[in-house]
Amino acid sequence: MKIPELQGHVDGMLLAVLSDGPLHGYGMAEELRRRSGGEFDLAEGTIYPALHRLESAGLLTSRWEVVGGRRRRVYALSNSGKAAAVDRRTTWLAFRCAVDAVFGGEALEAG
Amino acid sequence: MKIPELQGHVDGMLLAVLSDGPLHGYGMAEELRRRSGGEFDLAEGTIYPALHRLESAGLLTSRWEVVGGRRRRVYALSNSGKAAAVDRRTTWLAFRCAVDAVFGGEALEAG
DNA sequence: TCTTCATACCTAGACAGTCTATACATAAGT
DNA sequence: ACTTATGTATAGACTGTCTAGGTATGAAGA
Repeated sequence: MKIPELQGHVDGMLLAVLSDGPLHGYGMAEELRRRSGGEFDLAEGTIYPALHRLESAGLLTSRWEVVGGRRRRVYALSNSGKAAAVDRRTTWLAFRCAVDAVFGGEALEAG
Repeated sequence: MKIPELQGHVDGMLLAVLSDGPLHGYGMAEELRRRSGGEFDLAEGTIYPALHRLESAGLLTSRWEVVGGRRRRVYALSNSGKAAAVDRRTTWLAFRCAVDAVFGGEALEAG
């Protein structure tokens, strides 16, 4: 999939991944790739700025970790991040519903 | 709904609307608003450039029409536009499926 | 008559977020 | 030594939506 249509959905998906527990950026990229069946293979230039944005917005907190001699920045949801994660899922559902309605009814169960 | 997440989906939705027959830009905006239950209220600065893009790409053809003293530009799908409309729907389905998978399984039937 | 609203199109520039390309660094395998 | 995988980061390009402004007609109401 070519990915400009990701616009506006990346943040929500990152929050969704972090809802299952703290993780570092590289790990989130892997998890996104895994969950989406390879569909979403985020560029580094996408994921790191997104995480910084989210942290600036107070939705994430981070701490440095060293594992096997390599350092990682591990992110976790703040309280407002948890709320945002729920909110983003709701937004996605509404968006999905609206787009489905535009594309028309019948053939959509095939998704 | 705030609409940056529309990015990349507008073209497909316009093609979807035109799959039901020729229509002019203003009418498409109305139809999009109607089908989406008011969710998608496209700015004119969004819809007209999008239509021009689509026509430049050879997916649409247009002709001027005068109705009640007002002129309209009526768009219709070209042959490649029809193919693109099908393709875009398929792309949307794949995208939807992938995002759903990222957001996690259970609660998604609620959409 | 004048104003306002709905219809109808258009565009320049702002803006936001993704992508490309590059850089740095460690560990493990060949 | 070299490559691959892990891991983070940023500048600048790019794309597409949004803001805000413009043009124009017709109908309704003050």
